[in-house]
Amino acid sequence: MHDRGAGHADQHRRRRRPDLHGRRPMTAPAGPVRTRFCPSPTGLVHVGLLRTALFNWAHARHTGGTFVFRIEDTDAARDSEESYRHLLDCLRWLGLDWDEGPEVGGPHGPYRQSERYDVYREVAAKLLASGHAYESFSTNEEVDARRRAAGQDTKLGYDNHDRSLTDAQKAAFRAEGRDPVLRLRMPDSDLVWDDLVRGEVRFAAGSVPDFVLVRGNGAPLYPFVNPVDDALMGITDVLRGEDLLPSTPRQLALYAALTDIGVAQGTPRFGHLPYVTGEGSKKLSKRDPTSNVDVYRERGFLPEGLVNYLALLGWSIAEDRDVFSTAELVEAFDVTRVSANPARFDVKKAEAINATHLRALPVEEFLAAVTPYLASAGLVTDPPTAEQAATLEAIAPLAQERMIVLSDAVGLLGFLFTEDVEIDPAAAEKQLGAGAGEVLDAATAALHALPEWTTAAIETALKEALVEGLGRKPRQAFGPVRVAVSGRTVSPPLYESMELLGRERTLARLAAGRGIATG
RNA sequence: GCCCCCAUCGUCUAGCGGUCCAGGACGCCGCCCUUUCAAGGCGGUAGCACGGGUUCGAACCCCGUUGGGGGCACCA
Repeated sequence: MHDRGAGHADQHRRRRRPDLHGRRPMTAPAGPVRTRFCPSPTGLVHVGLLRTALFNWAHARHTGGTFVFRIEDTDAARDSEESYRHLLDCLRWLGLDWDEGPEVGGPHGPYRQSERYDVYREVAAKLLASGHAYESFSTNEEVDARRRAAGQDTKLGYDNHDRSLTDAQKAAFRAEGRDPVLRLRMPDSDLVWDDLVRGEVRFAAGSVPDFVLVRGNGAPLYPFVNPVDDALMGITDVLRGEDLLPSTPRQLALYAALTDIGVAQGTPRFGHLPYVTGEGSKKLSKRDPTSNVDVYRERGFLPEGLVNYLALLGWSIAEDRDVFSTAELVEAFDVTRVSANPARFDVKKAEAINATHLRALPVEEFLAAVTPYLASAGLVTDPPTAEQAATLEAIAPLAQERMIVLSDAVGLLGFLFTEDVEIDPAAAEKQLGAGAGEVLDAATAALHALPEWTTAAIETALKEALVEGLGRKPRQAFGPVRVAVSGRTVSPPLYESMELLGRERTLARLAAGRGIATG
């Protein structure tokens, strides 16, 4: 269905610029697209992280490729099993299924880095043996001292001082009890790539020092294990956050070395996705309440609604359209059309998009989705009684178009499932002031002896009594009644609500409202 | 300090040299509909950061400035 093959040639039409000088050291792997999402299981799941997952997933699905999920749990101090579980749960909730990864398996496992140390050790040994990497004994203090002695800023970092140590020098350091780190020898050419979202990016030769692959204690580091795993897992397209852009030249160099020793088949394409920011233009931090996906999930965002909004952060489906299904996203997604500028997460717009999806839901699906919210608020039993189910079924279509998120149902429909409403003070202030008593009295009188308790009969009786009888505008006539009955200024349509509520409870509430009314 | 990225309404974006006195969406405002609110319909508000080039022609290409962001670890 999404049989576009891996046709990237056309995707580059707008980003590729002529590159006459720098040579392009990378050859993208041939064959179908393989993308990956590789978070560390630390702390909460952040909407920006999910946007990255979404784009990788959408790119794989659009091209008929493979989406790999890998867990980067090499930091035992910060990683947690709980966070790991949560990550899987979030992806599943959003419908981002993975073809290879945890709990699914695949030919390139294991998919948790904590289970792959032997692999890294072996690759590191090959890199050392082939001369692409070397042992380095300098301490940070020694590097800084040399920089200062040369009149340079210590921020420049390691100075490639240990590149050609003799065996005797190494032995001497070892004799001092030093454990060497393993560093990659950086090439002396410019490091250039054609970024899928930004076009050509270039780092000048010599601007990136030889970096550490493996610590003195033997622990492999992220800049090493990440490309190694990508290479071993056959990843062709790396879509990741803009924050990783400055580490790309190092990865390019690593890939060249890995390709040379037969570990990699080439260098993947890179696409650096713009930041998702919060208020102001600060980077969305995990502490920012708008960043936590759980908040949206608990409020009752629909997975499709959130996916739709997340996709809008840096991408657009068409000039005059921004509501679409996940299937439509997959059909249309094109990484090279992702915008390079940072996008602010706008809760209001996210809500508007979600509300549109909510309204578009078939009533049965809406009912199924909303019931758990009412149950956990204690308004209905789980499962609902026959009577509750009947009420729900009647009110669902009327409630649906008045809600933004599923949890809105608790406030909107609560009055139907309790004996006494709690009247919202602001609503009382607005509608139960001067003149409300007269309205409530007239409504009570009209409804008290109504022969038939139906929506139509209630409507006729109330209009007669309030609009014609009291000569009030509908606006003034029904406001107090609505607040007395539902407790709020916003509710499902009034007559239907009253019918569902029943005569007894309706009259009781009019009386209670009368007690509060000041005039 | 050095390196890199980014720059269209308040916000997210469309724009790929002429079809743009810049289109859509959210928000906001107004009107209509109406049984309050919402939804829906209609209308309005508001933007190419600045300066130089290139070109017959620039939101779009180039350079610079300014502004914003990020990175410079034996974290990920």
